Amino acid sequence: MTERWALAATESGGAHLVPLDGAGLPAAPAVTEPDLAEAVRGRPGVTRWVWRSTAEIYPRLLAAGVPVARCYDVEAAESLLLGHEGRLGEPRSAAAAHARLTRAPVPPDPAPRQAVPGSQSSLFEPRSGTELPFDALLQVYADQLARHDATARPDRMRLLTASESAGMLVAAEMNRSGLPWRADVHRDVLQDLLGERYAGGGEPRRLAELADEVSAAFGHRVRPDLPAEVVRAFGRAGIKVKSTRRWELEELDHPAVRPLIQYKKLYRIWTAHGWSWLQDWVRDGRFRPEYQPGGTVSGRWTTNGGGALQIPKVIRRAVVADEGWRLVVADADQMEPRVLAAISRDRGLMEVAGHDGDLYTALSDRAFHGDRDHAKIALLGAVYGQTSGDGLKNLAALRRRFPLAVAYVDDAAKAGEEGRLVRTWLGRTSPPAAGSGDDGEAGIPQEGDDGLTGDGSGSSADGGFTPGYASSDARARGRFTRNFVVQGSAADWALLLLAALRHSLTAAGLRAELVFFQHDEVIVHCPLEEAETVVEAIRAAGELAGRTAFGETPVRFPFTTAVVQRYSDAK
DNA sequence: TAAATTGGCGCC
DNA sequence: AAAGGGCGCCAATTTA
Repeated sequence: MTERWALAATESGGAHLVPLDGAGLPAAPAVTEPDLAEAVRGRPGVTRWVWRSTAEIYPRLLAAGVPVARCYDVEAAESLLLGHEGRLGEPRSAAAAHARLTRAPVPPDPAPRQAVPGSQSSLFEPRSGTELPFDALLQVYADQLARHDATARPDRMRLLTASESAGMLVAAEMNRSGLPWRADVHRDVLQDLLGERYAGGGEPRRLAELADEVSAAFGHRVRPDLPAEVVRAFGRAGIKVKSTRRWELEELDHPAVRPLIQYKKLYRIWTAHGWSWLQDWVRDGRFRPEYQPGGTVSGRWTTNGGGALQIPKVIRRAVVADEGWRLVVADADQMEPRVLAAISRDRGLMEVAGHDGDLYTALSDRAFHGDRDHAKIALLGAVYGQTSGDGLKNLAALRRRFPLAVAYVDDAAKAGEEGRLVRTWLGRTSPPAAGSGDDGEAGIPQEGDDGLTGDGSGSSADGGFTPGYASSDARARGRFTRNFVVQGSAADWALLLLAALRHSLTAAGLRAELVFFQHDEVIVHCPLEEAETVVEAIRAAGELAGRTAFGETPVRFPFTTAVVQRYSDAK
């Protein structure tokens, strides 16, 4: 028994509400009540709240202590549906959707709000130009249900929207809880790595010393953070370098190389996660990044400010559980090859991914004479579209043993080169190629296993699609779509994982909180005595996510899990 | 002068 | 072993 209600905030802090029937139409007259949070609190029987934007309404409910179990985020749905329809460039606000529905002029999306370091207040203020009347929201919702039905895989598309909406709830809750962060430990790490800060600002001591070492090695003043200057300096020393990327510098035999590389490493820490970052982003023992589910086209999350998804390993020492609490750090093992096995239904790869043990070892036992490194390089090369090197050499072996898996990504690459769209398993769709103003019907991609495995022994199983015809842009696009179907389907799975984990933590009545999510990794902050329960909940959520996303599959989705006081102790 | 791009590197 | 995919962030440089 599901009970679905639509909800919108009024300008005065109240709520418009209405129950909805199976077709998404009002099942009773709408009502207006004076207090948003009380309106929700007073209706515990509602199983899914339909609203315009989780990011704008849910923080207010959380602040009032009223979490909800499920929602339907109309603007998230609009974005996914537009993508599926090959219209990703069009405005995706609910107001724009309503304008399209009523053939009114379509308003452009408001500019994305800049992150405001340390400020939560911005989360409570609706952006101007995004409001729309309650009845307009209801029309958009009913239309969206019909558009889900019109997709090639309505069941998957509905699941995608539901899980994206769940991700929005998780993001709002994590924005609120924050990641436990010890500023004093962070400062100690910075002091150890970078030395003292000088009073007048500028580089800390260790960076200044390294810059001097670099200059001494060249025999004249060289600023290590200016690539052009470094390239010139090597030129004067008789060494030609095309760039100052680390892997290129490491090949060189010159006394400046060691301090240069060290400088770059520390400079990065200083500018991206140094004292000013700490000042901006850590308050009251918590780091509060602003997560943006679906921030990338493939469905991976991004954060708006704070660089939460790029916390350098050395800085993770500052992530420390509260007294008497622990961090449960869980990392999905070899997620992308497992996902490729599940979506391609390649028998050999499913067999390899059907165990909890190291996948690359199993892969190498089967096809690479026990050479794990070669097996890993070959597989990642296939997923990323490697164009040269050992990965390419070993691709032939991979293709022989796992033809459907390689055909799956090859077909996706071919689609991209030809300017067609591709979709993840649940239906998130790649953006149209730049400059292809009108994709029309030609842009409709292959669908799921029907299209991909059905002709898997065709164009691509004989060694790949025809190179030489595709421009370099087209090839780049092929690499993108090749990776998109795997990375994006992995993101599909990760969303379902989050949703399942969130529900089980709530259902078990734990004090545990999800506090971090990074593509294939979650951190749960919980009282010590809940840790083992949480570990099991994560394991179960991973398996449930696999079955929910991909149906019955032999593929397993195990985690490496650690119960630690500090994040840095997890690996 | 501000916005956009580039180079580099952190994470996955 | 080679330099493939996705991001965000910073500073410098180029463009409008």
